[in-house]
Amino acid sequence: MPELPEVETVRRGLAPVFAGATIVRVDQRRPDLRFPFPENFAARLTGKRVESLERRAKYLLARLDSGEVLVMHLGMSGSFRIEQDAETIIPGVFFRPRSALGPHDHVVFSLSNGGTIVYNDPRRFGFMLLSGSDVENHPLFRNLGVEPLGADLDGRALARLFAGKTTLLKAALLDQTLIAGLGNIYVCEALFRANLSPRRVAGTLALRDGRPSAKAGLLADVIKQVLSEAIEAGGSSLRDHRQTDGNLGYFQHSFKVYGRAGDPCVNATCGGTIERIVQNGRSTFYCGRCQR
DNA sequence: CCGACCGCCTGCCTGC
DNA sequence: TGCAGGCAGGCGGTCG
Repeated sequence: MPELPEVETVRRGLAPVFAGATIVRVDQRRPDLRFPFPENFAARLTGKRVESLERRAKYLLARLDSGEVLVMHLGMSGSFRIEQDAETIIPGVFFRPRSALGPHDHVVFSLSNGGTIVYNDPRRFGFMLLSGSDVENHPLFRNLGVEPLGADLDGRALARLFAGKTTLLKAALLDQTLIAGLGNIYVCEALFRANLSPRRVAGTLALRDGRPSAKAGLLADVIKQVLSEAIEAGGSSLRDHRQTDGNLGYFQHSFKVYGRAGDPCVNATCGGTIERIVQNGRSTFYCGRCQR
Protein backbone atom coordinates (compact mmCIF):
# COMPACT_ATOMS: atom_id res chain seq x y z
CA MET A 1 0.00 0.00 0.00
CA PRO A 2 1.43 3.07 1.36
CA GLU A 3 3.61 5.67 -0.14
CA LEU A 4 3.83 9.18 1.24
CA PRO A 5 0.31 10.32 0.24
CA GLU A 6 -1.30 7.27 1.80
CA VAL A 7 0.69 7.66 5.02
CA GLU A 8 -0.25 11.34 5.16
CA THR A 9 -3.89 10.40 4.62
CA VAL A 10 -3.63 7.95 7.50
CA ARG A 11 -2.01 10.62 9.67
CA ARG A 12 -4.82 13.05 8.99
CA GLY A 13 -7.38 10.37 9.74
CA LEU A 14 -5.79 9.31 13.02
CA ALA A 15 -4.77 12.69 14.38
CA PRO A 16 -8.22 13.81 15.64
CA VAL A 17 -8.53 10.63 17.68
CA PHE A 18 -4.94 9.98 18.66
CA ALA A 19 -3.39 13.39 19.29
CA GLY A 20 -4.25 14.71 22.73
CA ALA A 21 -5.59 11.36 23.92
CA THR A 22 -4.11 9.21 26.63
CA ILE A 23 -3.49 5.57 25.83
CA VAL A 24 -5.38 3.59 28.44
CA ARG A 25 -4.68 0.12 27.12
CA VAL A 26 -2.58 -1.61 24.45
CA ASP A 27 -3.31 -5.09 23.20
CA GLN A 28 -0.28 -6.43 21.41
CA ARG A 29 -1.56 -9.62 19.86
CA ARG A 30 1.67 -11.17 18.57
CA PRO A 31 5.36 -10.88 19.45
CA ASP A 32 6.46 -9.32 16.20
CA LEU A 33 5.56 -7.74 12.92
CA ARG A 34 8.46 -7.30 10.58
CA PHE A 35 10.62 -6.82 13.69
CA PRO A 36 9.94 -7.86 17.27
CA PHE A 37 7.98 -5.27 19.24
CA PRO A 38 10.14 -3.30 21.71
CA GLU A 39 10.62 -4.66 25.24
CA ASN A 40 7.59 -3.90 27.41
CA PHE A 41 5.90 -2.25 24.46
CA ALA A 42 2.41 -2.10 25.95
CA ALA A 43 3.62 -0.99 29.37
CA ARG A 44 5.70 1.84 27.95
CA LEU A 45 2.67 3.21 26.12
CA THR A 46 -0.01 2.70 28.73
CA GLY A 47 -0.94 5.87 30.60
CA LYS A 48 1.02 8.07 28.20
CA ARG A 49 -0.52 11.01 26.43
CA VAL A 50 -0.01 11.42 22.70
CA GLU A 51 1.13 14.99 22.20
CA SER A 52 1.18 15.00 18.41
CA LEU A 53 0.99 12.73 15.42
CA GLU A 54 3.53 13.60 12.76
CA ARG A 55 4.84 12.10 9.55
CA ARG A 56 8.39 11.81 8.30
CA ALA A 57 8.72 10.16 4.87
CA LYS A 58 6.54 7.04 5.16
CA TYR A 59 6.79 6.88 8.95
CA LEU A 60 4.17 7.96 11.46
CA LEU A 61 5.52 9.46 14.67
CA ALA A 62 3.42 9.71 17.82
CA ARG A 63 5.20 11.91 20.35
CA LEU A 64 4.42 10.83 23.91
CA ASP A 65 4.54 12.82 27.12
CA SER A 66 7.02 10.24 28.42
CA GLY A 67 9.57 11.65 25.99
CA GLU A 68 9.48 8.54 23.86
CA VAL A 69 8.25 8.52 20.27
CA LEU A 70 6.12 5.69 18.91
CA VAL A 71 7.37 5.09 15.37
CA MET A 72 5.02 3.23 13.04
CA HIS A 73 5.55 2.01 9.50
CA LEU A 74 2.83 0.39 7.42
CA GLY A 75 5.07 -1.73 5.22
CA MET A 76 3.15 -2.95 2.19
CA SER A 77 -0.19 -3.93 3.68
CA GLY A 78 -0.60 -2.11 6.99
CA SER A 79 -3.70 -0.07 7.76
CA PHE A 80 -5.42 1.52 10.74
CA ARG A 81 -9.10 1.69 11.49
CA ILE A 82 -10.86 3.76 14.11
CA GLU A 83 -13.76 2.34 16.08
CA GLN A 84 -16.00 4.13 18.58
CA ASP A 85 -19.11 3.71 20.67
CA ALA A 86 -22.23 5.33 19.23
CA GLU A 87 -22.86 7.15 22.54
CA THR A 88 -19.51 8.90 22.64
CA ILE A 89 -18.62 9.87 19.11
CA ILE A 90 -15.53 12.04 18.93
CA PRO A 91 -16.31 15.28 17.09
CA GLY A 92 -15.22 15.23 13.49
CA VAL A 93 -14.38 11.54 13.50
CA PHE A 94 -16.25 9.22 11.17
CA PHE A 95 -18.37 6.75 13.15
CA ARG A 96 -17.49 3.11 12.76
CA PRO A 97 -18.84 0.70 15.38
CA ARG A 98 -16.70 -1.76 17.26
CA SER A 99 -16.24 -5.07 15.53
CA ALA A 100 -14.69 -8.42 16.27
CA LEU A 101 -10.94 -8.58 15.77
CA GLY A 102 -9.68 -10.45 12.72
CA PRO A 103 -6.60 -12.62 12.36
CA HIS A 104 -4.51 -9.74 11.01
CA ASP A 105 -5.48 -7.22 13.68
CA HIS A 106 -2.16 -7.08 15.50
CA VAL A 107 -2.31 -4.05 17.81
CA VAL A 108 -5.25 -2.35 19.51
CA PHE A 109 -4.88 1.04 21.20
CA SER A 110 -7.71 1.98 23.55
CA LEU A 111 -7.84 5.71 24.23
CA SER A 112 -9.12 7.96 26.98
CA ASN A 113 -11.55 9.67 24.59
CA GLY A 114 -13.35 6.41 23.94
CA GLY A 115 -11.77 5.84 20.56
CA THR A 116 -10.05 2.62 19.59
CA ILE A 117 -7.35 2.35 16.95
CA VAL A 118 -6.73 -1.06 15.41
CA TYR A 119 -3.63 -1.84 13.38
CA ASN A 120 -4.16 -4.51 10.70
CA ASP A 121 -1.37 -5.89 8.53
CA PRO A 122 -1.79 -9.17 6.62
CA ARG A 123 1.74 -9.35 5.29
CA ARG A 124 3.34 -8.00 8.46
CA PHE A 125 5.94 -5.94 6.62
CA GLY A 126 5.03 -3.04 8.85
CA PHE A 127 6.55 -2.42 12.27
CA MET A 128 6.32 -0.37 15.44
CA LEU A 129 9.18 0.73 17.62
CA LEU A 130 9.98 3.25 20.33
CA SER A 131 12.60 5.94 19.94
CA GLY A 132 13.95 8.68 22.15
CA SER A 133 12.68 12.18 21.43
CA ASP A 134 15.54 12.81 18.98
CA VAL A 135 13.99 10.59 16.32
CA GLU A 136 16.08 12.17 13.59
CA ASN A 137 19.14 10.52 15.11
CA HIS A 138 17.57 7.07 15.21
CA PRO A 139 19.32 4.68 12.78
CA LEU A 140 16.16 4.42 10.67
CA PHE A 141 16.01 8.18 10.23
CA ARG A 142 19.61 9.30 10.25
CA ASN A 143 20.12 8.60 6.56
CA LEU A 144 16.73 9.65 5.29
CA GLY A 145 16.74 12.11 2.43
CA VAL A 146 14.77 15.30 1.89
CA GLU A 147 11.04 15.49 2.48
CA PRO A 148 9.63 15.84 -1.04
CA LEU A 149 6.86 18.26 -0.09
CA GLY A 150 9.20 20.47 1.89
CA ALA A 151 11.01 23.59 0.73
CA ASP A 152 14.25 21.61 0.58
CA LEU A 153 13.23 19.89 -2.63
CA ASP A 154 13.65 21.96 -5.76
CA GLY A 155 15.47 21.66 -9.05
CA ARG A 156 18.76 22.69 -7.53
CA ALA A 157 18.48 20.14 -4.74
CA LEU A 158 17.58 17.36 -7.18
CA ALA A 159 20.45 18.29 -9.44
CA ARG A 160 22.86 18.15 -6.50
CA LEU A 161 21.50 14.82 -5.30
CA PHE A 162 21.87 13.26 -8.73
CA ALA A 163 25.32 14.66 -9.49
CA GLY A 164 27.65 11.91 -10.65
CA LYS A 165 25.04 9.19 -10.20
CA THR A 166 25.21 6.47 -12.81
CA THR A 167 22.10 4.83 -11.37
CA LEU A 168 18.86 4.71 -13.29
CA LEU A 169 16.72 7.78 -12.66
CA LYS A 170 13.88 5.52 -11.48
CA ALA A 171 16.13 3.89 -8.89
CA ALA A 172 17.49 7.24 -7.71
CA LEU A 173 13.99 8.54 -7.07
CA LEU A 174 13.15 5.43 -5.06
CA ASP A 175 16.32 5.80 -2.97
CA GLN A 176 15.04 6.92 0.43
CA THR A 177 18.44 8.33 1.36
CA LEU A 178 18.06 10.91 -1.42
CA ILE A 179 14.34 11.72 -1.34
CA ALA A 180 12.29 10.15 1.43
CA GLY A 181 8.73 9.06 0.79
CA LEU A 182 8.41 8.27 -2.89
CA GLY A 183 7.45 4.72 -3.86
CA ASN A 184 6.97 2.86 -7.09
CA ILE A 185 3.63 4.33 -8.08
CA TYR A 186 4.36 8.01 -7.60
CA VAL A 187 7.80 7.72 -9.15
CA CYS A 188 6.22 6.28 -12.31
CA GLU A 189 3.60 9.01 -12.32
CA ALA A 190 6.06 11.84 -11.68
CA LEU A 191 8.40 10.68 -14.45
CA PHE A 192 5.49 10.62 -16.86
CA ARG A 193 4.45 14.12 -15.91
CA ALA A 194 8.02 15.34 -16.40
CA ASN A 195 8.39 13.55 -19.77
CA LEU A 196 11.49 11.86 -18.39
CA SER A 197 12.41 8.27 -19.13
CA PRO A 198 12.84 5.97 -16.12
CA ARG A 199 15.77 4.48 -18.07
CA ARG A 200 17.69 7.73 -18.09
CA VAL A 201 20.87 7.92 -16.01
CA ALA A 202 20.23 10.03 -12.90
CA GLY A 203 23.40 12.06 -13.37
CA THR A 204 22.04 13.53 -16.61
CA LEU A 205 19.87 15.81 -14.46
CA ALA A 206 22.84 17.13 -12.49
CA LEU A 207 23.97 20.73 -12.27
CA ARG A 208 25.50 22.19 -15.43
CA ASP A 209 27.80 25.18 -14.99
CA GLY A 210 26.52 25.41 -11.43
CA ARG A 211 22.89 25.69 -12.53
CA PRO A 212 20.15 23.09 -12.35
CA SER A 213 18.74 21.95 -15.67
CA ALA A 214 15.19 22.87 -16.57
CA LYS A 215 14.44 19.15 -16.45
CA ALA A 216 15.47 18.92 -12.81
CA GLY A 217 13.27 21.88 -11.97
CA LEU A 218 10.32 20.36 -13.78
CA LEU A 219 10.83 17.00 -12.08
CA ALA A 220 10.90 18.63 -8.63
CA ASP A 221 7.70 20.50 -9.48
CA VAL A 222 5.77 17.47 -10.71
CA ILE A 223 6.86 15.36 -7.73
CA LYS A 224 5.27 17.91 -5.42
CA GLN A 225 2.27 18.20 -7.70
CA VAL A 226 1.49 14.49 -7.93
CA LEU A 227 1.95 13.93 -4.20
CA SER A 228 -0.22 16.92 -3.32
CA GLU A 229 -2.98 15.85 -5.67
CA ALA A 230 -2.91 12.33 -4.27
CA ILE A 231 -3.16 13.59 -0.68
CA GLU A 232 -6.05 15.80 -1.74
CA ALA A 233 -7.79 12.73 -3.17
CA GLY A 234 -7.32 10.73 0.04
CA GLY A 235 -4.49 8.64 -1.36
CA SER A 236 -4.73 5.69 -3.69
CA SER A 237 -6.61 2.49 -2.94
CA LEU A 238 -5.02 -0.48 -4.60
CA ARG A 239 -6.22 -3.93 -3.65
CA ASP A 240 -8.08 -3.44 -0.41
CA HIS A 241 -6.32 -0.50 1.14
CA ARG A 242 -8.65 1.84 2.97
CA GLN A 243 -8.45 5.05 4.89
CA THR A 244 -8.85 5.08 8.66
CA ASP A 245 -12.59 5.71 8.25
CA GLY A 246 -12.95 2.69 5.99
CA ASN A 247 -13.43 4.79 2.88
CA LEU A 248 -11.43 4.31 -0.28
CA GLY A 249 -9.03 6.91 -1.58
CA TYR A 250 -9.55 7.55 -5.23
CA PHE A 251 -6.32 8.87 -6.68
CA GLN A 252 -5.79 5.50 -8.43
CA HIS A 253 -8.31 6.72 -11.00
CA SER A 254 -5.86 9.49 -11.84
CA PHE A 255 -2.94 7.19 -12.62
CA LYS A 256 -1.72 7.94 -16.12
CA VAL A 257 0.81 5.12 -16.44
CA TYR A 258 0.87 2.96 -13.31
CA GLY A 259 -0.83 -0.37 -13.97
CA ARG A 260 -1.78 0.69 -17.48
CA ALA A 261 0.46 -1.46 -19.64
CA GLY A 262 -0.98 -1.77 -23.14
CA ASP A 263 -3.20 1.29 -22.81
CA PRO A 264 -2.76 4.17 -25.20
CA CYS A 265 -0.75 7.09 -23.82
CA VAL A 266 -3.13 9.73 -22.46
CA ASN A 267 -1.30 12.50 -24.28
CA ALA A 268 -3.58 12.97 -27.26
CA THR A 269 -0.86 13.86 -29.72
CA CYS A 270 1.42 10.99 -28.71
CA GLY A 271 -0.13 7.84 -30.14
CA GLY A 272 2.21 5.66 -28.08
CA THR A 273 1.40 2.75 -25.77
CA ILE A 274 2.20 2.43 -22.08
CA GLU A 275 4.86 -0.20 -21.51
CA ARG A 276 5.75 -2.25 -18.48
CA ILE A 277 9.39 -3.06 -17.90
CA VAL A 278 11.22 -4.40 -14.85
CA GLN A 279 13.94 -2.28 -13.28
CA ASN A 280 15.78 -3.39 -10.16
CA GLY A 281 13.15 -6.08 -9.74
CA ARG A 282 10.25 -3.61 -9.71
CA SER A 283 7.66 -2.88 -12.36
CA THR A 284 8.05 0.39 -14.21
CA PHE A 285 5.25 1.81 -16.36
CA TYR A 286 6.01 4.52 -18.88
CA CYS A 287 5.44 5.87 -22.36
CA GLY A 288 8.53 5.36 -24.47
CA ARG A 289 7.45 8.14 -26.83
CA CYS A 290 6.70 10.95 -24.40
CA GLN A 291 9.35 10.11 -21.85
CA ARG A 292 12.93 10.72 -22.90
C1' DC B 1 31.15 2.80 -1.70
C1' DC B 2 27.71 1.08 -5.00
C1' DG B 3 24.38 -1.79 -7.32
C1' DA B 4 21.94 -6.15 -7.84
C1' DC B 5 19.49 -9.41 -5.65
C1' DC B 6 17.03 -11.90 -1.84
C1' DG B 7 13.81 -12.49 1.79
C1' DC B 8 10.20 -11.32 4.73
C1' DC B 9 4.50 -12.77 4.53
C1' DT B 10 -0.22 -13.16 2.77
C1' DG B 11 -3.71 -12.47 -0.59
C1' DC B 12 -5.38 -11.62 -4.98
C1' DC B 13 -5.51 -12.11 -9.86
C1' DT B 14 -4.57 -14.61 -14.05
C1' DG B 15 -4.43 -18.29 -16.99
C1' DC B 16 -4.59 -23.05 -17.78
C1' DT C 1 -14.55 -24.64 -10.51
C1' DG C 2 -9.76 -25.52 -8.97
C1' DC C 3 -5.20 -24.75 -8.60
C1' DA C 4 -0.46 -23.30 -9.57
C1' DG C 5 2.13 -19.46 -10.44
C1' DG C 6 3.00 -14.72 -10.66
C1' DC C 7 2.68 -10.46 -8.70
C1' DA C 8 2.15 -6.62 -5.13
C1' DG C 9 2.64 -0.22 -2.60
C1' DG C 10 8.69 -1.35 1.35
C1' DC C 11 12.95 -1.97 3.11
C1' DG C 12 16.99 -4.13 5.37
C1' DG C 13 20.61 -7.31 4.63
C1' DT C 14 24.10 -9.73 1.96
C1' DC C 15 27.10 -10.38 -1.69
C1' DG C 16 30.18 -9.23 -5.47
